[in-house]
Amino acid sequence: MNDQTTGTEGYIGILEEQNCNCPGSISDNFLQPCVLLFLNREESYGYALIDQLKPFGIAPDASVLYRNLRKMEKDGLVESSWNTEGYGPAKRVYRLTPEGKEFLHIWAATVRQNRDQLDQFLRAYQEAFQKERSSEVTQKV
Amino acid sequence: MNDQTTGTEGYIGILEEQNCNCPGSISDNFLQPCVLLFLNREESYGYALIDQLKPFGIAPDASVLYRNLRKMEKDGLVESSWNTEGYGPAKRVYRLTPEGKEFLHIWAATVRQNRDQLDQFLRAYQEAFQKERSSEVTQKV
DNA sequence: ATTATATATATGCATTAAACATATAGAGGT
DNA sequence: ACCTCTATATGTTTAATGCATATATATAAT
Repeated sequence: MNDQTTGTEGYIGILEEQNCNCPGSISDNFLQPCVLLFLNREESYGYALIDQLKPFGIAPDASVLYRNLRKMEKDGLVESSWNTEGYGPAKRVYRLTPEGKEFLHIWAATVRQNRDQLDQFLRAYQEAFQKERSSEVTQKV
Repeated sequence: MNDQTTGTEGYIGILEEQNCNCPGSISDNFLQPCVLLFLNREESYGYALIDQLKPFGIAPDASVLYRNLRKMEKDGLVESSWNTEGYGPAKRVYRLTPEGKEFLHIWAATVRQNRDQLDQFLRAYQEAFQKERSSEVTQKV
């Protein structure tokens, strides 16, 4: 995660732009990786994503999602075009860019770090409070 | 997590104060549960906690930690007193309150939710990118 | 004695993101 | 014509972070 000057230029600029000192911070925006992962599967647009992201366990406020999408486009992670077909007003349809795909892999590594961090906390918590009934212990950490 | 009117009054007020709509948001401050869990083990003070929290995988900025400690005290999760003994200037030593202990349990449930959410993301990510060498798959998800 | 350094807490300030409300507008139904 | 659903966008408030800086004490060094 530290800035290696090994060719991969694009997203490093973004990391610095987000003033990332890369501790794999738990407070990092989880919305972005979810959007990137979904767009990797199929292109979509803001209003639809609000529902489509529910399987990821998040239900972002519309304004938050829209602003994130615009920011990600500004950062080159996604690109958009208008789709006037179909029902209702025009949709700004987003697609993943190659840079966005690369960034998704970086995000995944961060998410994995965060997951490990939470696991570590939960183990310490469990050790501190040994009041669990023996059945629960083995099943659900 | 939904507001059950089942007697437990104290921390519910805090939840509302932190304008918590309880989606188990991933962006929730991870520093607080770590501090609470550590203080459950032994009392400590800000400057020492900076190092003592490292095993939890976090290295908070001093100002952030101090302000969080004061906020948690204002919320009744911890209480403090001055300790003038020992080396250097006086230390504001924090102890966990009964309310803080209750809140730690709530925090743990939220952390568990977040962990599961990240796991869910990682499974979807892994499914999307099946480039893994068979050894890594079974070992580290 | 004076100076420097490590310890310890606290505050000021700029930046950023979230949450909530609100604005705008097209398309289809009544 | 009017309403509703769909769809995007923006304004504003609030809160937290990160960085710099201020302040003060105790010990070590000169």
